[in-house]
Amino acid sequence: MARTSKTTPRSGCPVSVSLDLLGDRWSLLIVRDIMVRGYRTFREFQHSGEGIATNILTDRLQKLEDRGILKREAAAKDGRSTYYRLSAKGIALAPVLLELLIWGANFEKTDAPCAAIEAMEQNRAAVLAETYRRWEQRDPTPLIPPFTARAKTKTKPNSPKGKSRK
Amino acid sequence: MARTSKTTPRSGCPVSVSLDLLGDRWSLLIVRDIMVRGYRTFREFQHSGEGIATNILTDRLQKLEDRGILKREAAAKDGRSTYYRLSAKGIALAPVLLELLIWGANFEKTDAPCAAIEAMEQNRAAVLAETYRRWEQRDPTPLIPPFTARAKTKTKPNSPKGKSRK
DNA sequence: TTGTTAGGTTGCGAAATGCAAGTGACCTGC
DNA sequence: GCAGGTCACTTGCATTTCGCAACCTAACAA
Repeated sequence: MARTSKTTPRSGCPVSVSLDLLGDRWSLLIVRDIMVRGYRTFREFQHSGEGIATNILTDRLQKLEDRGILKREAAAKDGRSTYYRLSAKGIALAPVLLELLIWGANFEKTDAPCAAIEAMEQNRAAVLAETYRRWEQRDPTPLIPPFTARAKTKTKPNSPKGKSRK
Repeated sequence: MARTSKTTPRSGCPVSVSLDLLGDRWSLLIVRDIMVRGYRTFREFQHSGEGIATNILTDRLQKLEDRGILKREAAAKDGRSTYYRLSAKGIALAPVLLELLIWGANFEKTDAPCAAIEAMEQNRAAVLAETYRRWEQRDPTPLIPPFTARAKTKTKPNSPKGKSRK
């Protein structure tokens, strides 16, 4: 249903076009899960802590694939599993997500440790560089642990390696 | 209706929190209209070219105000008019909108002239500085003319003044 | 006074969403 | 080789939201 997106043309403004693709409460969260947390499977998205319904998840994964933001590939080991991976177009959303994260952390109550946010804000280029590196090398270790699990792995939440090539 | 937002708590991730506030197809477009085009009134948003319905527009303006992203002030001259203005929290969305604009222009077909986008991409800090200046000084001249009106004012769409204070 | 403009409300059908339950292909243990 | 679990969906259904048009009221304008 609604698989072939409505493609409401609206205007040709790039912001408007971007919001046609990503303007809902779930799409960018899925991109975040892949990009930042290293999630790859349906199950991981489903249990990522936000409580997305499975039919919505199916729909969003399909739409994101249709729009060229992510690709699916068969898992090597388990015939049931599908791995979702960002395309170049998908990883290019990293700056958008980073700014959204910084804004949310600065103006709303979140579980993000202030120090980590400030480190990111001071070092945007390094965070992005590390994100791209992880994507290129298919490094699945989480860039940032889920903020909800604040009791654990709080020792060293982030602090980008200072290889700033701004 | 639904004025007091549902406040689905979901997770404490800043991205998730941001999307709870802005994750729909209209909210950020209104912010864009104010920030970039210098729109201030209900009527201007209504006719901004995207075709938002008046009930949705009313709802989004109310929610954006409730969430502290914009403020309303009475127009001096016309007792009927209300001016909507961004708060500090609202203008802080400038980097998010800029990245969204750049992403959309790079990966989707839009009406944005490539040269202007490239200029912005090369000069993010200057674009943001100019945006903040306009906000502080209540300068209502459009930063960028609407991309739909490409036939007109195409002479000098942008090109940020090079006062880059990166 | 009559008409017009600005900023909304209201009603209603269509679409999207949330939730629970079910399905079938695939793996694992015995 | 079969019971049972896992994975990625599908389906049904109630609720919510959206889109569209019409209507409304206060503030101007003549």
